[in-house]
Order: sequence, then structure tokens, then C-alpha cells
Amino acid sequence: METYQALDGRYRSETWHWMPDVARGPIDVIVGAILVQHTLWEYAERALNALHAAGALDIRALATLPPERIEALIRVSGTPRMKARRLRAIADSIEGAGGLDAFFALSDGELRERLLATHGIGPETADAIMLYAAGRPAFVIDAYTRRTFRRLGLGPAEDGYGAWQRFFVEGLQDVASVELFQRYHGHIVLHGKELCRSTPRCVPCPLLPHCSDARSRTGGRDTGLVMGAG
DNA sequence: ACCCAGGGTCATA
DNA sequence: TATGACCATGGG
Repeated sequence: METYQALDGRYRSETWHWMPDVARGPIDVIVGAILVQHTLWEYAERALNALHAAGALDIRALATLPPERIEALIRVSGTPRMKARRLRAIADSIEGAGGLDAFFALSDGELRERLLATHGIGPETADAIMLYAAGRPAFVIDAYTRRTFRRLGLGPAEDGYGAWQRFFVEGLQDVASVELFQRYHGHIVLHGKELCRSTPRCVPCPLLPHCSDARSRTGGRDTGLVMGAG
């Protein structure tokens, strides 16, 4: 919680959405969540723009267009054949649920279950869609979050997705809300690097590339960021 | 010519 | 259950 307060106090004035600009609707978020898998948002956004320009950012289009067409449009985001298949899978799943409205009318549990049953959607992508497209209180655990918090010497004992998620949800239970989960995750993604750099209590860890430049800092300058559990 | 990047699936042991 | 190969492209 103190970590969140530190981040939020510092960056309160800026937008915190992890998908800037293009993700204006739920379909953009759903598609973006798949495109960003194992790559940088920069590339996912390019692919998203290409889909949009081609009029393919639409459930019906994604469910019916030839796979090669989708592949060509999203190539820049990497693993195009895989991601084209995954986009088709989620489009089919949404249509199978009775369309986007019916899909979003599902309960939290039903929605997550349907997402996880979709080929190519695992816990992180499911939670990203839950939180950012459907507005459900699902805390997203991604590589940035794990790296940043491990670097700060925080986090659960075990390393599994569920353990990380419980760590955050339990630490935030008194203040949990969709908006806070979105802001917190966004802050970590956008500012995790600086958080590592500016935190005196950072511990050495050669396994964390984006923080490795802060390795030897122990008496770091005071930036107003103070760490605490959860 | 390396290395990595916000994941997930599948085949092994 | 757990570990590793694989996907494939762009940038440092």
C-alpha cells in the first residue's frame, strides 16, 4: 500500500492507463492484450493501428478474415501466426458467448473461466482483459511487476501467478477498487524502472536487466519514494 | 552476431 | 508438478 501511495503521489497528474492513445474501446483492449504478449507495447500498438486501418478491429472481422490477412497486419508484434490464431480464438469465444454484450454480462467468475478456456489466453492476459476491458477488480501480474518488486525485496515467498496476485490483493484489501488496480498496475509498468533507480533499499540482483544500473546504489538520493509492504 | 521483450502451449521426465 | 523448446519480429 505504501508503495502505491508513493507512486500515485508522484504521478497522480498523469494518465495511468497502460494502453495509451489507441485503446479507446473494449475490443482494442482485448486485442491489445493478446498482441502485447511477449513483446513491447510499442509493437503491439503498431499492429493494433494496422488492424484498425484495415477495418479488422472488430469481432466479426477477426472471426471471419483469412488468417493470412491477420498475420500480415500484426506481423510487427511478433509470433504473427500464433497471435492470429489467438485473435481468432477470442473472437470465436465472444461470439460463442452471444456477442460482446453477453460476454461482458458474465459474472467475474464466468468471464475469467471463459477467457482461460480460450486458446492462447492465460492468467495474465485474462486478468488484463478483466481489469481494462471489462472493469472487473482483477489485479494483473506481469513481468514488470515481478521484476520491480523482487528488485525492491518485496513479494510473495513463492513465484507463481496466484501467489503474486494474492500478495497484492491481500495487501490492498481495504482499498481495493478497479480504479486503484488500474492505476497501480499502470504506475508499475510506466515507472517501475525509476522506482528501482530511486529507492535506497534496492538490493543487488543481476537477474533484473532493467534495474541493473542501480545495483550499487545504497545511499540513493531522496526522491520521495518510500517503500513499504504491499 | 548476439541479447531481450508485459505469455502461453505443448512435449517430455 | 516441473522444466525446456518453441513461437518470430524489431531494437539495442
